[in-house]
Amino acid sequence: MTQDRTTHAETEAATYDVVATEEKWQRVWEELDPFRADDDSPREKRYALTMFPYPSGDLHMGHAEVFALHDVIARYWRMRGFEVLDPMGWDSFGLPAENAAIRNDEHPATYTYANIETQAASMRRYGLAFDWSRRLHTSDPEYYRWTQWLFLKFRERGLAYRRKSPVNWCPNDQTVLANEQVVDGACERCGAVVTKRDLTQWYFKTTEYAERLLTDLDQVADRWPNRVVTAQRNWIGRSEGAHVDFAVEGREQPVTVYTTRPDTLFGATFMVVAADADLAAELVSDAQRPAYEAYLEEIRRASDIERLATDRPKSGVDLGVTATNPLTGERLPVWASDYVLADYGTGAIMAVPAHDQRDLDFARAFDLPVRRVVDTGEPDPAESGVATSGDGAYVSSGELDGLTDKAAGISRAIELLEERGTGTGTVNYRLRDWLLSRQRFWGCPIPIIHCPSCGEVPVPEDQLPVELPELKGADLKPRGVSPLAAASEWVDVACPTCGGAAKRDSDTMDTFVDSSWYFLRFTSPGYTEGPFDPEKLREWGAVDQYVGGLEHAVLHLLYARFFTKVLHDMGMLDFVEPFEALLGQGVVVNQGRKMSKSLGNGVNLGEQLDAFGVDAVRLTLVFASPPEDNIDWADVSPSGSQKFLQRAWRLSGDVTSAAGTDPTGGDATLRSQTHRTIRDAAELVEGHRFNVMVARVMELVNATRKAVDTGCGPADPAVREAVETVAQLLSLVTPYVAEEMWERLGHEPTVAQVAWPEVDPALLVEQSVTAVVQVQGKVKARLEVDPGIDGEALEALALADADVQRALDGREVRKVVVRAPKLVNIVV
RNA sequence: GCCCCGGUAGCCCAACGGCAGAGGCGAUGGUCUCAAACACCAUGCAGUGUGGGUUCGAAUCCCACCCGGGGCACCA
Repeated sequence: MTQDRTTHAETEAATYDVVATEEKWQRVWEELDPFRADDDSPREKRYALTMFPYPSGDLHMGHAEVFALHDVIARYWRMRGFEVLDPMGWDSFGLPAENAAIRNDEHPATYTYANIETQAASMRRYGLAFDWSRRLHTSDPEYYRWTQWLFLKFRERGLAYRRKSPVNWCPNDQTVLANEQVVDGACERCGAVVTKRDLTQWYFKTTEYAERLLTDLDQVADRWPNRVVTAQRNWIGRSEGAHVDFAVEGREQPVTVYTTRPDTLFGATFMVVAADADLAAELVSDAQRPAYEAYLEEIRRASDIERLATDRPKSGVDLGVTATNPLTGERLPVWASDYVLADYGTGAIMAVPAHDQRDLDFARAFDLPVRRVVDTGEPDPAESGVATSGDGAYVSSGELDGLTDKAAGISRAIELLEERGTGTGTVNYRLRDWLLSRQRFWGCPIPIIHCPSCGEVPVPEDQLPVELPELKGADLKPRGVSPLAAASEWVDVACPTCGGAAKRDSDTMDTFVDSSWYFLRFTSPGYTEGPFDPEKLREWGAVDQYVGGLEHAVLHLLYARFFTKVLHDMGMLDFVEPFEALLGQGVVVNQGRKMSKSLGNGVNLGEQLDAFGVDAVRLTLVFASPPEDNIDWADVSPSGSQKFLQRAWRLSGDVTSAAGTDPTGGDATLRSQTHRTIRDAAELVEGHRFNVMVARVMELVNATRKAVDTGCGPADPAVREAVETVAQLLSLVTPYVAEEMWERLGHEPTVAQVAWPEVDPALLVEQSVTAVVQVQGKVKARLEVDPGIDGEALEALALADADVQRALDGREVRKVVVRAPKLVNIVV
């Protein structure tokens, strides 16, 4: 493939040397540095950002796609006259580097920074218009110093705290995981089955922002992919309901349950407490304690995966105590079961088997009563085994009787509870606090010192950053506690408060903390007075366009939104949503399946670039499909892209008019198409319909080829105008060939800095249009008419047409629909 | 089970409620060639997943279903 473009030169049509062109323009761009963002520019500012990569090896096809798409937008904005901030960096803390370090007996930084250099070189080759002066790495002490600073600020505000609770534990990576990192009961990263451990860990109080994380989504919802918005809403999981207090014998405090159906309180026939909650252990009667403990043992052995199987039969144990229904005074048995979750709501529920399927399944398993209190017209759940959850008439429900509407029933029930002081309307969220501690080495150290007499002491700001020690190789082997705990020279310190012997917190932060604020730092990467310069951030504002993979639909995007809101509340920035618009690109697959080593279907980016050139690969990725769709590499044709680019390039050599020739008076048809293409391309880029934009450029190339060969000829100024337009439009996608064409057309570099071509509205007006005449909705004739024709004239023309008359065949015309100048429909 | 998104030609994909086809891949034929590759030219009978409905007119809007992808899921 590679040699095709250099051999047989005499017999081949003219082609350009892809490799030489790439080398040439890399040097020119290096020298001219056309993409540096000027903080002080008077131009309107735009911030374009693509998710920064983790440096594992070289770039792959997925990176190639996201960068190509992102670059189209950033380059387009630049041509439209905006001052564009378009930075790049690395999310460079993380486990792969640590595992490599153990394997190779080295420091994780070695692997990390070597890969960063590899990726940086690939990005340069890939022709991306980044402002390299703003490059950052989250593993640099200058960066993580501010991660630590933010942690301490969050802690001051009560938003970072430590508590002991059962946490997700990955036995393979030997670290805890956030809820978001557990997928179907397995570690999101390595796939190992996650177990539970009771550990004291650091959390960010994301729950305090649950409501705003939900409602602020509305601000960006129409510029974010639907599925991301939905995924975040699902994840936050807001529900409205009530807390209801049940007095329990032998306990001073009532037990509070959370329910979304307080209106069914009269149908409650038992209560269920999460078996693994402290409450269950506390409530259980002496007589039932052995049975309870046996049950607890049984469910602890079950993995999350088993627990998650929703079709599993219900299990549980009677705790041997009773609770009192606050509205009826009825005594209800209290059970413990694993179908009630300890960490959702209050960890206890009132069971209304008639109107909740899970409760009904449980009631049937243990022969507990089922009492219908809402008559929906469906069969009685006690008989059918199917709980009814819809609207209906309330029965046996005291003051609710007579109501027929669920919403009314719920609000009345809450009134009753509130009047009696035994319950209150409330809102509940599925979202949990963000567990941020990790028992690994290659991450940002938590800047806390544990002192036996002073407790948790923050590291004083002037001692930040708390830098990682020089551990390597076997020192980093996972052993269930952070490798830092064993580094005694590092961990043993004097307490900053009392000066006594103390220990550093030896955990590191989840790497998602690092990436929750990097986009803010890019506005002032060298700033030393804080994580970012608030003035610069005010200048640039929130990210106008974020581009990235949707595997982060919940994780990174939710965390970054949380950080932004907290910083807003701290008065450090003036927006509440970090990413105004989000473009989520699909995945590059091969032969219908995800690329993987085991399937042997991987496509190596470097090899593709060697074979077809950067431009052809970029064009292929942009043209393949709408950006959100997956691309199957087996369905696309980089060689086809390469052919097209050669065709486009060849045009630039055909132009014989001089640079600067006035196109006025050039071939009207070609000029019209050129200007329509410019207009459409702008609209298509703004709508992120890059594949269609490329198709339009292809059309223009085809039309220009025709004009040169069999039309107005190469000397016509319209040809120059068309070819210059092709170069400018292509510069968004294929910068190398665009520069080469631009230069060949007699212009100075770089085409990337040329303003977007002006559209002449006069050229958009068509000389004539084809009007379609339908009879009964079927096309019977076409008329060439003036675009300004009025309805009556068009109707008359249509009815006079011989083909139309033939189609009408003398039938009576009942109605004529006219949409001048394009359509007439005659109804008979 | 609930919630999103999508089904158009062999394939990837276009089409303000108005001619089903813009672009590409592949295929086929031709020009060039001793032959081939390259290049160039030409060739599109799918009626838009299925069934209803609204409309003068539906790929497009509405309803139901089927298929594919994604999210949530014992969350009370």
